[in-house]
Parts: sequence; structure tokens; C-alpha cells
Amino acid sequence: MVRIKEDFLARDTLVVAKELLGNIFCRKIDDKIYRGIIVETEAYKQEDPACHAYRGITKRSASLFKKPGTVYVYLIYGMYHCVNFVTQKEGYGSGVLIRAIEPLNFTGQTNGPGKLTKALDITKKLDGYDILSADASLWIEYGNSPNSKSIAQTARVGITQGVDLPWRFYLKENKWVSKSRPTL
DNA sequence: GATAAGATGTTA
DNA sequence: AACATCTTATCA
Repeated sequence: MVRIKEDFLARDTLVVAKELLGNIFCRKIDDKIYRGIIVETEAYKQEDPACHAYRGITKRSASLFKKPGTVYVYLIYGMYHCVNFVTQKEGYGSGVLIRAIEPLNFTGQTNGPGKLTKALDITKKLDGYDILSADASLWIEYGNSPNSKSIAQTARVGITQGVDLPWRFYLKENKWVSKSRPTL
């Protein structure tokens, strides 16, 4: 039950995205703690056209520029929330999108970015939240480090820019990884 | 103030 | 493959 600290997140976003795999996503709701293994992530950096921080700081993306450990939650397509953890350093807009987790002590649909936020009641109320604070209701604990051979690296899902960047990481043969999208 | 596009999920 | 559905960004 050791929580990750700022030094884990204050590194290159690609490294953080890869190393978050296998760690435990924790969410406390009404004194119950829900835990799940992070099985799929994507990296987003400021100089990447697909990143919300690409065109500078805006009202929506402001949290991406805060210190490592800040939560960035936004609404997509008017109906689904997506959750990110901010990385690197304050003032630089970057983060890791959590796309899927494997539930450990609860049941729920968590094999997609919109589904896992719905299952764990993650909404814009948590945007700008600090997961490193002592009384956090959302945080990450160290889990089992996956064998490097079990990690797959591919292009990201659901974007129209920066498609050539292989910045998506997931655990091979894990049934909780999100399904590929139909052609747009 | 209007408009277009979007880091998705469900259904058929 | 189509659609549900609405915030945000980007103009004017």
C-alpha cells in the first residue's frame, strides 16, 4: 500500500505512461476503496498536435499545466469523461490518459476511458485535484511491475492528429484493454 | 453569438 | 457503420 509520489510523475511523459502499467488505480467513494490494475495508457505532450495543451493554456486544459500529480478530467463528445494524470513539470502541459483498468475488488465496466470514469464516479469535479495530498479520494499505489515483454506499444486511439506517434501502452493479452474503434 | 469538431460507447 | 449529444475552442 505504498502510494506513488511526485518524483514518479515528474519524468518524461512516455516513461510515466509505460511505467504506470501494472500499478494500482485507487478511488475512495463513501469510505469504500475501489482498486484496479492500470492496463492501458496513452501519453500526451505539449508539442503533440493531439494534446489539449498543444495550443497553449485554455480554460479546459489549464490543469494539464499544473504540477505532477494533478488530475485532468474533461468531457468528450458531450457524454463521457476522461481522466489523466499530469506529468513532468509545472508550466509544461503534459499528462497520461488512463484508458483501461482491471478491477481487483469490485465489478464494473472499466475497459475504456469513458467507461472507467463512469464506473468510479470520476467527473469534472475532480479536475485540478491533487492525488498526492494526504486526504485524497483518488491516488495510485505501486503494484507488480509487468515484464517488459508483456507491454505493447502502438498508435493512440480516437485521434485525428499525431496518429503516427506510438504513444499508447497496454498489457498484452489482458482482457480489460479497450476494444479498437470502428473506422471513422 | 454562431459554428465545427472532438483522447467515446452503444447499437445494429 | 451510424448515432447519441454537448462542451470547448475558434472565429466574428
